[in-house]
Amino acid sequence: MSETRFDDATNLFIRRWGEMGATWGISRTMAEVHALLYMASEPLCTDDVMGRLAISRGSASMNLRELVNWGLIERVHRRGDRKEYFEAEKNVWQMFETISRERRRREVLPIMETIERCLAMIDEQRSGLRGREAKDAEGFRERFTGIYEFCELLNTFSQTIGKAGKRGVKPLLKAIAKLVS
Amino acid sequence: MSETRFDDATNLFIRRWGEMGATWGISRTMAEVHALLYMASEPLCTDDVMGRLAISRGSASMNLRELVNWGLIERVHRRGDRKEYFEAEKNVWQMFETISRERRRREVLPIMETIERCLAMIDEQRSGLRGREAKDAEGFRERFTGIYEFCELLNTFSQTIGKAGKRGVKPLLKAIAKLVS
DNA sequence: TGATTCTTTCAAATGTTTTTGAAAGGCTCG
DNA sequence: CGAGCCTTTCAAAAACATTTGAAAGAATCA
Repeated sequence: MSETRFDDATNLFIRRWGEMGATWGISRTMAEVHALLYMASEPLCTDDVMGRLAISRGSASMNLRELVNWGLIERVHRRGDRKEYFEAEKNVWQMFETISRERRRREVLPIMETIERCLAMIDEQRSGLRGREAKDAEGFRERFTGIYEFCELLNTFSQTIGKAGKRGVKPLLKAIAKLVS
Repeated sequence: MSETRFDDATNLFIRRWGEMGATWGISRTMAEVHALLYMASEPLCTDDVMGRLAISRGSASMNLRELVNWGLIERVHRRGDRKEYFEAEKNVWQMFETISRERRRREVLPIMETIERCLAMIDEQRSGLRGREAKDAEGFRERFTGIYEFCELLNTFSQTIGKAGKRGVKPLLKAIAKLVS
């Protein structure tokens, strides 16, 4: 099956990346397609993907499209060739920026919007309360704002780390270590 | 069904947290149980959870156990009561620390271990190569180490942010902003 | 235009995960 | 110890997600 140690290594990585994807809410196949393209030294076409991962044309097509939607791979056209090829983003920091921007849009912002509504509901009732009930209201507010503030931190992180890139990481780690110590 | 705006808000949040969990590789029900306990102002027993979320005894039991395994909730005993109660960690920063430690152990470390093996495979073959093949080998190394370094960053982050806690967040954000600008 | 090549779609099939509920297993108290 | 209460387990069922492949749809070429 595999001819070189390069292929062995790539296959091993593809399998592991697929398993991980599954625990991160990404289908195993989609993660495998991504790993394959990330490791490929040149763009691959649908048939390459089908052959290498032993999946159907439909599955290859859908997973490739989804990866394009996420912005993790791009379509590439070659002169004198009707086929479409696909190429993965190879810069891990850029990749992280892309993923976290998408997740922010799809997952973090909806949570924040929900919490804003929850806080409004609580405040609606809060003014009339005294004693124990007022205390409860305060507890609710605290727990909601706890999540909210955490979401804000995630936002700031993802916006900045991607931009900082690999160059900025080491000084960043130093800064963090300093704050923690 | 719900009697107060507090309940309305909590239900809204539970639903949303459940949906999010699903996209993060956590079953919707488990995320809902977690949200319920996070918002509850006092520990709840299995029957409370079953009733509030309309799930079976078996499902409640398994999801509660899994949350205990993750370290996100704890068993609580009350004098003069045979029932077991459950209480969620309410400190969001502590929660983050717990989740990221677990995910590091279960997901990041295995990936790093795999990549170490992949790099070893490449090096095994690399010394005998010249020209184009040597260049390819270098490309493989770069792509593997790109992921590896990113994993290292994740490790450092999760280890430190949880410890820094809410107090450390604002200065941390400032430090990041400075590096990026 | 018509033939050819490649891509997308989608309903049915398959595979996977989650839930259920009844039975078995443990504690605790009197 | 035995009865009562509570928790856990697990096989079967249901719900959910993914894959397939054939057919329809585009794009390109001569």
